Amino acid sequence: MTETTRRERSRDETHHEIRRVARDLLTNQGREAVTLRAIAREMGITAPAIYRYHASLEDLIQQLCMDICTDLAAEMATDLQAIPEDDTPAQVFAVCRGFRAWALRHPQEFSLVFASPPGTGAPTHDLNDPFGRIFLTVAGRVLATRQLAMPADDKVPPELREDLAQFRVTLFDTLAEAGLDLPEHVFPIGAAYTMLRFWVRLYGQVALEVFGRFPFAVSAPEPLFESMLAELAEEVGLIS
Amino acid sequence: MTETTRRERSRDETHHEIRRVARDLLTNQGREAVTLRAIAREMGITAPAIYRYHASLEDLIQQLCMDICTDLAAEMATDLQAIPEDDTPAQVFAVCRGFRAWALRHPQEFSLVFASPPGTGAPTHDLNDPFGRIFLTVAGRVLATRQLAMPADDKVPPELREDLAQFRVTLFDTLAEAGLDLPEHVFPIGAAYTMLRFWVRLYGQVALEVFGRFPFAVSAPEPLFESMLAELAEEVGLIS
DNA sequence: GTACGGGGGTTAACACCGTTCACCAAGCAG
DNA sequence: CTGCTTGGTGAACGGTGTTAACCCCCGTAC
Repeated sequence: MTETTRRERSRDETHHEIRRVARDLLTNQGREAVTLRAIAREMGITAPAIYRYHASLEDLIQQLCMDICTDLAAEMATDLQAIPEDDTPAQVFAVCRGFRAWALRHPQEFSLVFASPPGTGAPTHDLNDPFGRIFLTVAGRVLATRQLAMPADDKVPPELREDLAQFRVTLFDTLAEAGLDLPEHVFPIGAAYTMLRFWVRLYGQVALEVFGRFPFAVSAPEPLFESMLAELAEEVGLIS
Repeated sequence: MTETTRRERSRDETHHEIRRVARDLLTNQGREAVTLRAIAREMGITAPAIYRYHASLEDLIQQLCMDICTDLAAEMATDLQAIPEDDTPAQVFAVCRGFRAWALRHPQEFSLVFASPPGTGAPTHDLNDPFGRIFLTVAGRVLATRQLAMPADDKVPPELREDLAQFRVTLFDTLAEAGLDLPEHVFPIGAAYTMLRFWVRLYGQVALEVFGRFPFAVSAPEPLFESMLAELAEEVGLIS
């Protein structure tokens, strides 16, 4: 049913190539090098032609962010496939290590997608982006299969409960789409709070490493990360 | 002794104004608006004149980063003065809250100084920058006055010990300059490791809030921060 | 088969940008 | 006063995003 006239196919291909070239420029020469004219030059066309595909450079950058998220998610999904379905702790480790490895390999992309001030390029995180879904899916599997350490619901600051409850709904929806039906009791808001703390530490560790903002020169960043990860896993009860 | 000819005074003033104007542009219109021509326009001069003061735009941006660090440090130092010298836990809280409040008030500056990919503007952190010194000084005061929770030295991953030992030296030097002589025994490398973890969580929390990258919409970010801070304080033994 | 409309491309142009160069005027040293 | 340094100017080069006018060819309708 894919009604692809020659024209449509050509258009899709060009559209795709624009983003591919933009991506190359970003990874190899940094954010500043992502330029309509540079992209056009690389493609053998002229800059105004790109306006047939994107309303502006900023629009193109946003599309780029989504592509990046998609690729990151795909990469992590591949990593996950190598891991037994029922070994949920290993899946968590894989996702965390995969995220770090990706961020270190693609600092420009990481910076653009995960560390850009609001209003600059990257759109606000939906958690509907593919990357967020990977995280949520793995989290859901863990909750479904293991007893995690989490604070009692009444220990969670009351001002946060509403947001956390909403987060819970989002996660249930995401998991339902992924075909995973979770019994409600395994996911109290204390669990949502724990996931939040987990993300804060993972993100902080990765971002500081990518940006070189540790309080001293770290000559062995990988052991540091592994140490943090092990500690984190123990804290949330992943290692029994 | 200040041999200030008319010329020198004028030069200093211009130099200062350039950075002030650049700073205004950064805070009010974002990184992209910091432009030699825009600065010159605002000052009523022409763009090439700025080259008498800075070798390039990038050079100017780096100076800007240092100014930002200095101002941030000054702000936090002011906050600290309102707190009793011997109430070190309160000093830690003040610094953390001050850092968050500053970051939220100045997202562009935060992004530039604390979340820029290496090679882009911001110089690598020395911990000799004024901001780092504030943090270290407060940490030193805490170590001098309280018994912190920290892992035993032999629990610290061996690959990290050398870096942490180096960090320890840096901290001793910084404190000595600040007139604080610390007995060595209060600062094992386990303490350095704890400080590192502390910074990871504080940074992660603040950066995620500034960049809006929490996994869900947080309608009450302040309680979330306070909750994290309280937890952190308890973990490191600040709250006995 | 042919007319036509629209989509993908072009060129030219405008307003910015960083940076360099030649030049100039004023301040200071001798 | 002379001359050198210093801080400024204007013009220019190559780069940028973006718009406007134009053009041609593909796909469709008749």
